[in-house]
Amino acid sequence: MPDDRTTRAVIRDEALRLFAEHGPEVVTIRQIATAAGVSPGLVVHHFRSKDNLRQEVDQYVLTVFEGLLSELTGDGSGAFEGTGAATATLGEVFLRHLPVGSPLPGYLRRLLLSNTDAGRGLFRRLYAVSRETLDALAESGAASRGNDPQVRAALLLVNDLSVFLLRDQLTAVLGVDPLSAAGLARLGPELLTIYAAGLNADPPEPQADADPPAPQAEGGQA
Amino acid sequence: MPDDRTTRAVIRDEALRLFAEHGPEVVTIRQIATAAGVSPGLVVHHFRSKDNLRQEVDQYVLTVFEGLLSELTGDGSGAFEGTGAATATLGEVFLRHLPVGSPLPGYLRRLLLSNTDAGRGLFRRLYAVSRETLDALAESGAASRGNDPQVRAALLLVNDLSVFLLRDQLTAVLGVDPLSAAGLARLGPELLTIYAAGLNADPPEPQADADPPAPQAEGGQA
DNA sequence: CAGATCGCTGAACGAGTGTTTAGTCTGCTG
DNA sequence: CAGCAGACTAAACACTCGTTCAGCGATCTG
Repeated sequence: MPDDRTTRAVIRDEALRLFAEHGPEVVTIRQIATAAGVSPGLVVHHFRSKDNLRQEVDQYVLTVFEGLLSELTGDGSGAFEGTGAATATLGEVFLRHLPVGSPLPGYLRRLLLSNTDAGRGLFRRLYAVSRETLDALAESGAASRGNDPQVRAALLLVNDLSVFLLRDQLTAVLGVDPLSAAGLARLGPELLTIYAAGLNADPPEPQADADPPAPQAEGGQA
Repeated sequence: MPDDRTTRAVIRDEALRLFAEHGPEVVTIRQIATAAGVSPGLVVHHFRSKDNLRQEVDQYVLTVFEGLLSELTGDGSGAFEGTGAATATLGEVFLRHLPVGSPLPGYLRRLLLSNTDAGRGLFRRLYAVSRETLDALAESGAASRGNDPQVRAALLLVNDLSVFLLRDQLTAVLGVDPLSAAGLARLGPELLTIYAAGLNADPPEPQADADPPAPQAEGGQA
């Protein structure tokens, strides 16, 4: 049994993959049909139009992503667990729950940057999560809300998202995918160091230029 | 004197504006021609093809941007001047040297995310600047290189770029354009606070420099 | 078993694409 | 003045796009 998905689901998945990789405007119905091994007419038969297919894939991706997101807000464990703050956690969620070559991060990237209602809604949702997370951190004493909590939450969010928007470029210059296990292991500690004590804190270990060193660094000062 | 640019320059500028706003794949030669007030044939007459026009606009934007960038590396004044670290400075450069509605930030955004050689080259260039800036900060004692200077420079860079990639979304949730004077005045101090002492530092007394923090308000709009 | 339904294909249609071509107008130069 | 080069337009080209449509074959259903 090679594939137990319905043909409709196969088309949806291939559209998702191609949309994530090249952008919905560039991908044609014929490309989707070829990738799914069906005729172009069948794509329109199952989904009424290309635009409707796109909206359906949007909704599907948002539903899946909401499921992943529930882990962030669901469990009562501290948001600082593991490596980073709320920032690194998004990458961790992806790494833990998605297969390695999943097109979902790429699709969410397009969505966030797409100037559509779906993209704006997604960002608002993430911003709300970021604000809640910052509040929780402040409640537990793990972090301060800062002078301008709205701005602080936004900065923490976009810093997290940037790793994810510029994934390919970071992979090129660092030599490691920031959304892989190795990438998170390398980026997480450095980010935690900055969040813990700012840029002025002394590195605990002798500094070498390119090395994946020990995580912990402490020593708060102004 | 209505316009002293050559028709060729007008076409280039309109293409730049439309490419920045909608993306080069979506924009048609006829749209560019209409915006420039000429016939579609003339666009091809001046630039050999649409792809060649796109490359020429790429090159033009990169040249202009390199001019802006030279201010960052050119003057010997501390990179920490004004509000933020190397991160906020990119936004300041845009604000200082570009007219308010300039399409250049939008075009650079597309370029950075475009999966082209030009985009990858641009990111490598910015990464090199970020590394140099971090080195300079470390030399002057204003910041530490951290345990992994490559990663630290990359994180500072992408954090700066994120404000810029997610400009519209941030404007939506914060109610202020982060690349405007008001936006920089609001984001800069918060970012500086984090970079100075991390997330745990107590909020200092209201800044004498930039005025309005928004302490506890919910759902900020203006 | 007749008939309706559904998944599915192949071919076609109209619209829009980038590009080409023929030709007009204007200004410069021998 | 003749002619020529360049800016510029209108029309057409070949092509691809999203979408429509008639029909085929299998699977239910009464």
